[in-house]
Amino acid sequence: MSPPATTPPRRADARRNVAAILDAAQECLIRDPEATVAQIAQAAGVGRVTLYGHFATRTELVDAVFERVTAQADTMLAATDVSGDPMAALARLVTANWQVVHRFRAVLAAAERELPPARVRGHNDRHLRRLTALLARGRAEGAFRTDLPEQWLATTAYTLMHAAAHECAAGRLDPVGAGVALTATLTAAFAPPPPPGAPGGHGT
Amino acid sequence: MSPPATTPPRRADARRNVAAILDAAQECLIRDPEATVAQIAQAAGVGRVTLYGHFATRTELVDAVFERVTAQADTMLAATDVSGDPMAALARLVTANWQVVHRFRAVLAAAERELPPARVRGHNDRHLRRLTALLARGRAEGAFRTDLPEQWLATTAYTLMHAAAHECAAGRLDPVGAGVALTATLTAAFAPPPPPGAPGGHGT
DNA sequence: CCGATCTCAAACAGCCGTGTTCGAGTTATG
DNA sequence: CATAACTCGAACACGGCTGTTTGAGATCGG
Repeated sequence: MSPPATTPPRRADARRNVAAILDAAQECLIRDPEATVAQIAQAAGVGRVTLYGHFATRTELVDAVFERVTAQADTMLAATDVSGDPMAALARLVTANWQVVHRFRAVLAAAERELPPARVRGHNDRHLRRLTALLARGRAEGAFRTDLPEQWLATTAYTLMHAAAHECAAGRLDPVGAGVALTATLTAAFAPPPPPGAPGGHGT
Repeated sequence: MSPPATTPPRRADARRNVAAILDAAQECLIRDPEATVAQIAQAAGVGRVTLYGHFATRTELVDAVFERVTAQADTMLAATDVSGDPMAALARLVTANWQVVHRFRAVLAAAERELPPARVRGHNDRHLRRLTALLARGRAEGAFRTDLPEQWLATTAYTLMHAAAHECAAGRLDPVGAGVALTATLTAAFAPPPPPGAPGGHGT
């Protein structure tokens, strides 16, 4: 039989190595979703064979990292309060969610690339649902616009989070400014459009 | 020596094949940015060797397709009128630009993946500049918000165009609805935020 | 301190993609 | 129609990645 991949290793150093591998894999996949098993092993300070001793397959490793990351993400999001004024709740949720995207974007990209779609959906939908729930409530209360599909609003939010993360990674935006820009943009984009007879300049 | 890759082929059928290859490559790369040379050759109804006779390298082929696509994109965008009321001009530019993204997103992804970054920047910046120019003018005229970096507004616009294209490709949005949603969202997101003492319900 | 557990380098097999060579066959074109 | 231009399938070399085997050695843990 192969060494225990599902059963936790018996010896302390083995368990330590598994942890090191997961750490290294997460870090490597964040830098490059196509990172090689060899690269990950080296980053973990471990032989390639040892890695295969703990994770039979590259896919299995990615899956483990994905599991780990979603757990961390859940922790970061669980604390967010989505009650009260929808617009304020949106700002809170977006701020928290953006941090998650900022950190784990690349890992999710790797997961989406080589894990069965259903696997990713399951974990992802949970986060999405928190947003759509807030969206639905806010629309019912008249705090958010209802002239566009809910689906599109959710897409807008997530897309802009990814964009902010990307800009941040490229050094064109600092994390603080990104948070500000995100909430300002989404607040404006989600507010109900003023009726035709609004005050102010109207053009011709 | 190698067959004429830079010099156009002398014979009619050869020129026809080059065209077929470019067509097939464009189509294949749109479906999958990692499409194989073999797949492209087959789609073009041509032997792999023949393809290599006209394009010494996969990179060279991608470059040619990229060249072609940017030319088409330029044509589609050149006609857009960006004068007049900034908000209306934005709507026009976004609608036109979105069509481009909708069609060629995947090819650009392929190009970004395996062409020297400078190559892509050059052609891309031209389109970007049209938007930023409009942005600058609109901000100066008070039609667009100035409380966020211009860079961020541009990113927002392009990101949402890509998102709309993606939603469209996934069948969750029809092209018409996408255009509407895009302009509605960007119009709201780019408008100057109302000063603190605005009318309407304010909560608590 | 001894044995079970774990590590590891080297080397191998298999797959897949790129790019090249060869030799024979086809087709345009003057 | 004859020749230069072009096409094509098969086969090869090359490199990279995955996953496996082997056998010797290090290390934990009772």
